[in-house]
Amino acid sequence: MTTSIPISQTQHFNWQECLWYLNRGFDDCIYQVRAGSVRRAFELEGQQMLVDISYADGSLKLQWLAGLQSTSTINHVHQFVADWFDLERDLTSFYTHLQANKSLAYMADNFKGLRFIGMPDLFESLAWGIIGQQINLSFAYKLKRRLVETYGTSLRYDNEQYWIFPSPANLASLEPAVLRDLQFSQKKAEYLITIAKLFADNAISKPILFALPDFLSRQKLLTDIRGIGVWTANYVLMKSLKENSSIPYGDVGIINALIAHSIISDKKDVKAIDAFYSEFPGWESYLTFYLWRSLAVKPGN
DNA sequence: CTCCAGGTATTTT
DNA sequence: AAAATACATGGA
Repeated sequence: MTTSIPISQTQHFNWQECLWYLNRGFDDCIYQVRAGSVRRAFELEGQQMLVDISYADGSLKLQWLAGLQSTSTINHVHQFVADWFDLERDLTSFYTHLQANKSLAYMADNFKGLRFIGMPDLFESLAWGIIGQQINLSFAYKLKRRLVETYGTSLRYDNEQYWIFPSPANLASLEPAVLRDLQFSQKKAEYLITIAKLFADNAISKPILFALPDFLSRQKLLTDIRGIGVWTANYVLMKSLKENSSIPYGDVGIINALIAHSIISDKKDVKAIDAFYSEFPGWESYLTFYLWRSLAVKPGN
């Protein structure tokens, strides 16, 4: 079976750019990029399913390779994919802002049509934020894969294995020692298990965060949790809750990108960073994402 | 061997 | 309030 998700503003949508970002040189175990499509497994209503996502004629095409579909699971996956690839956005204003900055104008051409790649699953997003703190990304992706392949579930299709991120309940009962064995630091092991318990107890969820009145109250709920500082909170708010103006302060990738573009010269110059971001009101998250994109080297770029 | 990684909590000035 | 330090370990 195939279902279809129409894309608004197709003049600012480039599927190959999105796929390239997904496959930019890191090994994310939670999806599989192929020629022209990406495959991802889901577990919904106790049922595993596998979906192949490709692009044609102004729409994303979802081919349901495994698992029975119901109206509710189709709706859930459609919403997930729309969030994942930020399909509702109109980027016209963002590109106008980029073009106004001499150092960044090239991005409006080179990265044209690249949508903000989100992380719709809040638990996965928080776990990934914790894992990624203060270690290089290659190692972070290895830790994620070990976690997923040890405590997640998977399905097999066409001789390939597709992994599903472990549920909070599966991690909530763990002892830190077993994550230490996967080479998590003691602190990260404790943070992750604590957060899994919060999810399992429904003390945190997307609806709970969305019910709060503003960005700062959502940020505070997150940073009150041990192991979540401003960087992780803002990262999650932009990757999972689609906050438009969230800046992961302290992010070494942002700092390196700004230095590489000669926008700042001192990594501690927070004022210069804020002044720079103030040129992009409402687009701070997108700008951050494009700065990260600029750090990845594309052959021929 | 040294320094740095998509930081955070804790301790010390 | 601001600055220094421990945490942990792979990669360059």
